[in-house]
Amino acid sequence: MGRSPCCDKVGLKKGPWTSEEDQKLLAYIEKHGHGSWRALPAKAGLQRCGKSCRLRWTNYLRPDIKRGEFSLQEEQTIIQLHALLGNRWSAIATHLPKRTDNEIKNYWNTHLKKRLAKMGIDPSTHKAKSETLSSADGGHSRSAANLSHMAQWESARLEAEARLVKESKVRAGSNSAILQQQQQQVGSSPPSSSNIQLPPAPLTDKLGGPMPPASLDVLRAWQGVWATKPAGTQGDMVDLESPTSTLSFAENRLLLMAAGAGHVEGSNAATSHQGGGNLEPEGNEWKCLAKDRMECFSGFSAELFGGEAPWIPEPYTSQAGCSWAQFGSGFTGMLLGDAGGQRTSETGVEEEEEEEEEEEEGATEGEENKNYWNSILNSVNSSSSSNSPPMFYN
DNA sequence: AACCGGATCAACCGCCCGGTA
DNA sequence: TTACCGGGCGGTTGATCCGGT
Repeated sequence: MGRSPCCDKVGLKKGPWTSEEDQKLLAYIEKHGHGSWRALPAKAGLQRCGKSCRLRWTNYLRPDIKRGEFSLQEEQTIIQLHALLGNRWSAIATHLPKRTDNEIKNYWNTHLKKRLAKMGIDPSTHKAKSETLSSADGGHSRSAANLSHMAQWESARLEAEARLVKESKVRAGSNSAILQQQQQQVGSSPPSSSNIQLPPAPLTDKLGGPMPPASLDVLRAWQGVWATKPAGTQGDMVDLESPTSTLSFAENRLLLMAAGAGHVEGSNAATSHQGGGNLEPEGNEWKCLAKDRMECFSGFSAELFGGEAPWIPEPYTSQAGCSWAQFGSGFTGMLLGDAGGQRTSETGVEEEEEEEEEEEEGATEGEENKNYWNSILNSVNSSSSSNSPPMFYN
């Protein structure tokens, strides 16, 4: 039977939008909301396909769009989420407020992908390229596998952290009456005072606080995988050498953390939105998380590029207290480290030698990368130690 | 100044999915 | 249950920009 085209293409304009068209579209949506995109062009007096109008609105005209340079935190977030989610740009975009999936996709393809490739990381798998080239190389492939695994673990950890921030902010803003109003607005029609139908799941609410992403709950999905699948049948993510117990630790940690603060009702800390009463000031969870993280993080940056490999996962399940934080921080450094940081060896000596060789070959590029990624680490460092969330929000 | 090639990004295309009659 | 519709998503294209020669 086939699909009918979304609109009659004959006589419709294509290509770049003119400012006049933009104004028409804006004026119409401000006055009437977009309603049916298919019907919109005729009503708005545009010789455009409805789909084209929707894209123009969501990617360019929408008022809650931030344009311009991506911050370091945004870059880091994209890389880490991509490690977990792959090319699910819309899902990634839900964690980068005011950025569109299209913009993130473009930025990945034009900047980050190349940068990772340059660093010796396969951008699609987030594995070191050496593993792809020679899987028989025991040490390297093992380390590359660790990289991949840690990418996933780190991403999951970040998801949990992000959820906590959102929880914290929502609770801080609740003032139950406002919250109630807010909750009523979510999932229902826009307020009558405005006819504008905003696109689904904008990440900021009327209070300016982050809203839970509507289209993705990675943590829940992540936990669901673990909850529903028996051990040993969970595919790649589970077939890990190390962190099976780390997840439990992380989960328990989050739950305990939130429960200890009296914040969580039920078993899923990440999805509890209803707790109203005894609310701590925003960001206390972050102090808790960041504290441990920072304790383990201190001195890490110095080691990161110095040939030590604090991210080797072996001790994570055995070290008490800060193992998860160290694991996460270590991976962050590894993932964001330069090509030299990516190279792995059992001894570390070999790595130093290789590093010296590289210094002879092209030290400047390596130094630039080190500086660049060090700055990222520093920004993570500083943001983690403050009340503000360590990433995702600017 | 002209040309060229790479980089960038807005926009398009086709597929997929959820809702609904 | 099924066919259709509307909208969303990810991949790709092509126009434009920009730096190098």
